Amino acid sequence: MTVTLADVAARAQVSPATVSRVLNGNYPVAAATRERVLRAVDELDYVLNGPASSLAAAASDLVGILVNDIADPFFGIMAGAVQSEIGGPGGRAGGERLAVVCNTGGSPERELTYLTLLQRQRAAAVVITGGAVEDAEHAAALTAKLQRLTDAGTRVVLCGRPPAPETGAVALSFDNRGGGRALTEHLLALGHRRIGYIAGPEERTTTRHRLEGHRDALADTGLPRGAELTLHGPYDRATGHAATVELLRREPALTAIVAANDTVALGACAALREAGRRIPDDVSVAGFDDLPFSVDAVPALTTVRLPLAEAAARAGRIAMGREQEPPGGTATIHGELVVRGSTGKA
Amino acid sequence: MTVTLADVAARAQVSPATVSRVLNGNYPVAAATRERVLRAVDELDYVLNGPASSLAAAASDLVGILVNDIADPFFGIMAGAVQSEIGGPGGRAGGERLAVVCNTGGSPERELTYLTLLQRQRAAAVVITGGAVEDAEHAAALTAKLQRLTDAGTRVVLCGRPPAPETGAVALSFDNRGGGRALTEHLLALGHRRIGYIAGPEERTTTRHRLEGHRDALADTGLPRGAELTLHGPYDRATGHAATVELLRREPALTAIVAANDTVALGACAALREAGRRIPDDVSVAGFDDLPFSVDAVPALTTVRLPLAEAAARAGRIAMGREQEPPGGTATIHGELVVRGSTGKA
DNA sequence: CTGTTAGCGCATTCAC
DNA sequence: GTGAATGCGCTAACAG
Repeated sequence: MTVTLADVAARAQVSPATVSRVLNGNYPVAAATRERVLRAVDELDYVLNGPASSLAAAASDLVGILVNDIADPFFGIMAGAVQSEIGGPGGRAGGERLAVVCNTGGSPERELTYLTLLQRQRAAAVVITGGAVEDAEHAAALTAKLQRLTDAGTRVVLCGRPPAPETGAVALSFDNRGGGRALTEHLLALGHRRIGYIAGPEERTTTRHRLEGHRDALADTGLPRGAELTLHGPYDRATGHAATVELLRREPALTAIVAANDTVALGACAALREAGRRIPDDVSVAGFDDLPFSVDAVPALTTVRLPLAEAAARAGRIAMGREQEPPGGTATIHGELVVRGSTGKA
Repeated sequence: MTVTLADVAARAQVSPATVSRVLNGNYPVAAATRERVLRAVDELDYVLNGPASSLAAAASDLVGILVNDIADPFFGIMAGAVQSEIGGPGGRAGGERLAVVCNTGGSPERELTYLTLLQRQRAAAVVITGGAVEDAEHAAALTAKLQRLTDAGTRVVLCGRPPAPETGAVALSFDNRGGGRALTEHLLALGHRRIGYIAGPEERTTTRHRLEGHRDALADTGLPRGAELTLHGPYDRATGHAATVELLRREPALTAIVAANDTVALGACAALREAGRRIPDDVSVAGFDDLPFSVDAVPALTTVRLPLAEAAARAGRIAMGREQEPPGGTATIHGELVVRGSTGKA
């Protein structure tokens, strides 16, 4: 029914092995022979059977990219950057790798499921983006899974999450703590003393680190840590909106709000406008990540720029073995405070 | 080295065939035996070999999702929705399918490459999102490729692009033309007569249809089609910004701008503000898609809401065979005009 | 540089 | 309900 490598071999009057060698290009073949084979491939419209190839070679060209939420530009940008480094030539068969993005939805279970699926496919590499869930049980399961993946020869790179010691996984982590600190220091320097904080979902590394940076800055100034002015929620505008309403209720004299990320900050801005508060005259707002739309917000958002695309591209290159791992298998990537119109004097 | 099905069989004291049957669940097995096998799987930490399984079964659990730009929320939302319908149980082995998102970057070549890669993997289904490039040569190649995929038993669903006749692919297309028309009619009704149009990239179905809708509306009113007030560019804010500057140069008396999508509209708004034009008092602005951030723009964007998530979810279900195909294999999905603060009287 | 041989790990006939 | 045998399509040693 379907055309196989043997059919191509017959048509080109060579052995199957030769066809395989031509296709994989990892072996010397006479130019004339190669020509003949390629012509036969073309004429028969032959497409290599991936599963068979992977089975025989005990390796595949699949590269997995795990993201928490594919609809969030934060992850979209990283996924695109990783993929652009991977899609090119360099694979075993035909010089093409299949870079696949898997959407975990932030669920630890789905994260593990996808890793199993990738393990099952004998993926060449896996890049895991975004923060991790801080649950002891899940952490243990994840560690074990990563261990097994690296043992099986799959290269694992974490991008935007803390290192996973003892697993053989490379980690490029963001300095969320430093960024959070810089943001709050900026607000403190502007004279703000009553600062609301809208944190990300609980039990996640990213959330915790950004929040810790915020509290570190407050502590340095001798201010109370302001736990009562901290709310948690998903990284979406609805969270920013609802949390802002609640913060204003708890502390009407609020002069600044720091949001978990830019999307949340946008929701906060909307709620403030609805409440009749001017930004930044009445209340300053700051985000995190510097997503593309942030510069177009009105007023433009003060935020911490994370080099998402650059970091992800690097993760992709490391996953492909085209760039050396950082010393110790770990590197920290720093953000940059970007001051715009949404923050002003208290 | 790695644990195989035979190892599991030995440990459970059954034949490899029985283990296979337990794992695939497509065959009656005594409860006690199943228990024993599952325990052995657990104890040995066995993971099915995907390539071997796919080779033997001549089918795989891979489902591909093609997107033009994964960093664009338009595609992120659709990809997430498709994936949520696919990730669940229902696959052959272990009840899990691997839904993979492939980023074509809008390049026809990469689109074909990814399709070949998925064909090579014997993908169970493929969902292609977003508009198509309107190039005769590419169209022919694509048609042939889709034909071959469907012939090989891969279900192909197009979501957000026109039908591909004779290929066996199901199409859920957006009524971009109707949406574009509604938007411009809205502006005309507000009294606007000098309307700039910032279109998407040239040679794409989505771009053309939205633009045609715009021109249809103009023609109905007896206005010139305003080709000289139409500019093209990628779906990003930079395009919106640059095009607006140029439009204002060509026609300072402009009172409205229609953008290819919301992201472009945001860039247009930024340029207008920089030029000292108030929105909508001096110039009205409209977008397309109703992406999540559009409601938070200042002023909030008038746009055409496309039910991206719903449509993509439906495409996913059809790809999985969990929902019947629309009659004739084709359905048109209509957008909805959403009037907000960014448009007003001329 | 090319052909021959022997599996890769599993699903699926058939028997029992 | 279960076991034994066969082959999926390809790659990777070996020879030559």
